[in-house]
Amino acid sequence: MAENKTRKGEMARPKGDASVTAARKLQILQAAFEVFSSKGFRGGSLAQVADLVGISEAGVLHHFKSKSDLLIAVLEYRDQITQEVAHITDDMSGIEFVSGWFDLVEFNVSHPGIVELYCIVSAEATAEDHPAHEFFKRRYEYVIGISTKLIADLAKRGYLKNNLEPSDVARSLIALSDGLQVQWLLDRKWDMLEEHKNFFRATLSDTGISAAKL
Amino acid sequence: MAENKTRKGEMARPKGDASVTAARKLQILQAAFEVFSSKGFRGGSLAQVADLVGISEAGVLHHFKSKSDLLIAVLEYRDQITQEVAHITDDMSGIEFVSGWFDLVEFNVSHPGIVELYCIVSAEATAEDHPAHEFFKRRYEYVIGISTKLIADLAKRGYLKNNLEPSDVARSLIALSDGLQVQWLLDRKWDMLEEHKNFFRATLSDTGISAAKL
DNA sequence: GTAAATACTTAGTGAACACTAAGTTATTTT
DNA sequence: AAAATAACTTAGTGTTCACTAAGTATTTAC
Repeated sequence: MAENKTRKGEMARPKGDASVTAARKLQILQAAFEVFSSKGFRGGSLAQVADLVGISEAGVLHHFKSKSDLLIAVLEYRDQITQEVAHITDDMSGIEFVSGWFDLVEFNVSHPGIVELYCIVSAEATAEDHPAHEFFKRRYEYVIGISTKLIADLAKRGYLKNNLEPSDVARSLIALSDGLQVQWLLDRKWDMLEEHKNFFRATLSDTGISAAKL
Repeated sequence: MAENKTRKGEMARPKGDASVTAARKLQILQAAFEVFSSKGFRGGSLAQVADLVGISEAGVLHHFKSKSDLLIAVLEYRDQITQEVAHITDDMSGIEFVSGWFDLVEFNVSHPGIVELYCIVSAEATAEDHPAHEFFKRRYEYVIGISTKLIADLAKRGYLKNNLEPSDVARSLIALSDGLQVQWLLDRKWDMLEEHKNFFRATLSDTGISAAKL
């Protein structure tokens, strides 16, 4: 299988050729993404990852020193992709946040792997001894924090309906989004974006809705 | 198979009787509940279940013929418990549904294992080759169906805000509930019941809210 | 009393698992 | 040219896994 590669100078790599190393690491990251998103961390194996890349298990472990390390790297890689799609930052406006959120939902609908990874691993990670437990605790804290801030901006402009608490709205938005994703993975014959829009229609005042072109 | 043994009141029995068998099966079910709710199906093992019961692995397999069978039995057992707490049926009123939902949330808050099991296993089961995949597809279909019907009853009485579609409200309610549970498993220092009430406050008209004593 | 059944047990099987040790090859650094 | 190093490899470790086969003790049906 890997015979032809060992013959000629494809296999061993120069010391310090960072770009080649980075490319291989990316390959492994993408393979691990596929494995963990369909089987979860506990259900996926290094052998499956290695097979997808076309190298040995030990080859994978040369680049990531344990399965747990690989998981964390995959999660960070996923966050990086998401950040590039909906570049949500705490200095944007509430209205920009809403439209960024819609961009994210649309991206997710066309990239189910992104949804699967998060869905499966975040659920596994509710167990305290899971290697991604702390990652997800921090992540939820961060996401709720930034969302609260941006929803508070909507409130300040009078766009929030009847004195809703921004932190409650943030928590609900994230919960709704996560929950819709599980349902969508089991049955994709409905419009996830529309359901998200309904949330904002129920939450934003008329002026807020027109500002968000909802 | 059961042709000539269904004779009269009793057939051949072990030491003890039918109630002893049922009790042991229940013991196994409860042990499996603990294991699967903390580790998931893929992460949990029959050895862990057997240890909790205090018998051998083969002893467990005498009562449930495979690990997958045991999982399904545990999920059905969980549903049975839930059904006893919030006896939601399709002939109750929309208002009774709302209060039944709150009962369920309160029960869940005091029984985290119930929440964990669903949270972990439903996420795993989004994979098509998971033994509970069909179980959860059917389950979501059923739950959305019955919720839609009861929310339609609220709509008929004029309790739903601005022409919201009952099926959308049902889907959102279930998604919100599932998503809040994940967050709650990672951080339990906030009021899950209150967040659910906020949902109905945003969804029901004033008359609906007063009818539901919200 | 005997046959049948239950409720287990011990002892395995083969596969998969994460991870390690040691070696090979190609390249870069000095 | 030598040493160091990157990027792998094969081979193996000890463990755990779901599940099976065969046996034992006990109870009930007849």
